[in-house]
Amino acid sequence: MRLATWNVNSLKVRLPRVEAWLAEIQPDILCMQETKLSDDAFPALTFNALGYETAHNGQGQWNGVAILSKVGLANVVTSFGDGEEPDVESRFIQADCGGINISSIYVPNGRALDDEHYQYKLRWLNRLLRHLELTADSAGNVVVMGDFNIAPEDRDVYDPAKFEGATHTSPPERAMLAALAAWGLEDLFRRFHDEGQIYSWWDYRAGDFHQGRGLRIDLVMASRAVADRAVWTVIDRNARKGQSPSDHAPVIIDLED
DNA sequence: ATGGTCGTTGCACGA
Repeated sequence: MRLATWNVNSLKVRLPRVEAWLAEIQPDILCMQETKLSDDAFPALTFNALGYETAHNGQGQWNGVAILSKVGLANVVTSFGDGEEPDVESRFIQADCGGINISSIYVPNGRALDDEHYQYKLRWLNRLLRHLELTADSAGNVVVMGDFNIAPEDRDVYDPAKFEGATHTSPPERAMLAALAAWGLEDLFRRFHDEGQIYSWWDYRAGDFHQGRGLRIDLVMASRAVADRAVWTVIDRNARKGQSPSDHAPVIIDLED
């Protein structure tokens, strides 16, 4: 089974590239982030024609997350099960696909450490963890994948000094990743790659992609039962090249059946 | 050393 996650940065603009990529890579499950579409505008029929069932949580203009699946899609959840007020932004969708509890997430950016949005980011991550504690079984098949907007370690950052005092690398954010790991989720990329300077996002500006200035912030976090089935992973940086790319590259994981 | 680009929308802001 092939799983993938991709922050497409506007599915309206990116749909031709997403279609071509699906035809080439043939994932069984694709999680997307930043569709920037309302649910009405989500091109479900296009994906149905390619053999995918779909679920989308969108608000239009900003955010928006989706799951495509060729291996079944049931029990869709779009809000945290903590009994609190629903998130006002569309950043979370979860469904059961092919025997795996799949979540597609778009973690708030945070903007700056002294910005209110950074507190929202930390609260959001706490709510995600609480949701998993309340509704999922870490001994079962669980995958949380998407744009975490956190680089797990300094080797995931092109210039760690540049990010001192900034978001994406701060200790409280990394502590939330550690808390997710303590619950039972593993950063699957690191099971296969020890090297640094492998990134999943590059700023559009200043030729950052071609200069190798990026961050690894798109993660596939998997429970042990899923992780032990993983046989291969790659960040598909080819998808960041060429005409009208997203600023993120997809992450692909292959599981043995 | 600095700033640089996209996508939304509407003449600014988020990433």
